[in-house]
Formats: sequence, C-alpha cells, structure tokens
Amino acid sequence: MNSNSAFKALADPTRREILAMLRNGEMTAGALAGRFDMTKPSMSHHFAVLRDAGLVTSRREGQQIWYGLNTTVVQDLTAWAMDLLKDNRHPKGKRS
Amino acid sequence: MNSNSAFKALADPTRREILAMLRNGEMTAGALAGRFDMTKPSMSHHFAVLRDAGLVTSRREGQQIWYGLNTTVVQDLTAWAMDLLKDNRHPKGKRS
DNA sequence: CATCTAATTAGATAATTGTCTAAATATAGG
DNA sequence: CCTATATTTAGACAATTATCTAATTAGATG
Repeated sequence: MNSNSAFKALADPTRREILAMLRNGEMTAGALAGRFDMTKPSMSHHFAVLRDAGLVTSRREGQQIWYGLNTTVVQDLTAWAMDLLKDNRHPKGKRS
Repeated sequence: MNSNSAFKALADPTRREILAMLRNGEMTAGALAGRFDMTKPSMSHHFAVLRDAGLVTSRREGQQIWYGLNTTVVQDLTAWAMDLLKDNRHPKGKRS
C-alpha cells in the first residue's frame, strides 16, 4: 500500500500538530518552526516526511516555503478509519 | 496526548491488516496469526501493541484468547482525521 | 500428574527514526 | 558580488521498533 507512509507520518505527535496548524491555512516553514521547541533542521525533517507522505503541499515563494494541508490524502485516511467502523459481519444483507 | 499510542499502532501495516480482519468479528490469536507469514511471537507482540493502544479488546476463553475491534478508539481517530478536514480559516462565522 | 495445545514473555539483533550541530543552497537587496 | 535571511542537506547518535528463536505460562484432558 502507498498510504503506508501517510500512516507512518501520523505516528509522530509533532507532525500531527503541524497538520492541525495547517488547518487554519498555509504557513511558511519558519512560521511553523517558530511554534515548536525544536531546531529548524528537525522541523525541516518533519516537513519532508509529511510532504513525502503526500499529507502537505509545498511551494516556494521567494525565500520562504509555504506548506499547506493536502486534504485529499487526509480524506483517504478518514475513509480508511470509517471503513473499520462499518460492520462487515453480515456482508450479504447489510441491515442485520 | 493519550491516543499517541493508537497512532503509533496504526503505523505498522500488519497491525492495520489485523484491525481490518477484526471488522468481521472477533478472532482468536491463533486464527489471526495463521493469516500472516510471521511467527506467533511476532504476532503476539502486535496484539499487545494494539491492546495497549486500546484499539482491540481481548478476553480469554479456555486456552484461546479472542481479540475484537474496539470501535470507540477507532471513532476517536476518525474524528481527529475529520477535524482536519473542517476548514478553520474563518473561525467566527463558519460558513465562509 | 504428564502431556498437548494456545499463547505470551524474554532476550537478542538489525533496521528505522527523531533529534542535534555544522555545512550547504537559495533568494533578496544593497 | 557580498551579506543577511530562510530553509534544507549531511552526518552522527541515542532511542525505538519489528522480528526472530528459545523458554515460559495457562488451560484442557487422559
């Protein structure tokens, strides 16, 4: 499966926080990094993991790089989790 | 956060497959292990991770241990993912 | 109680990961 | 072209993790 990288990306609390912040719109690498008690290279690493997993988009604008939430992949993850909740015990005639 | 262990549990593909199988109802440790190309101790380790994360329930019945999906925690994860999709850019008057 | 089956625990090991510091790249503006 | 700012890349290191084999626990049954 390809979304394995997305699940692995979500395993880190810092990365989940980053995603939560991006819910309010795009942010630059620097602005994001400034919100965490962690060095910029470490944050940069987290950005790369999120980008490689397809969870965020990135674009350079001058000296800065803007990161944004990629809702498509988040939707896939949501669908996966919701699927788990669909009772599959009687696969023929859904309604018990 | 406490659900950190749940996210970490989901990071492994074998564990995600286990959860998917439990969608069809409870299974014994042995029955589950039989479905994977992996030793029983390794599988047992994955069961423990899932149980510690609250993603599965377990109960002994004689010699066997039955594992089942804990939908409550799965619901929490679903809610977290869906929250990410709610646009929060204009927090006062929700409807753009 | 001896033994069989089901499952876990213990302990080792290789691979992956998260973090850091130092160095490099990229862009903007004198 | 030099310097300042923004960000990433490189390389090292400690911690965590996934897996294995061997040993152990727990229950059933003759």
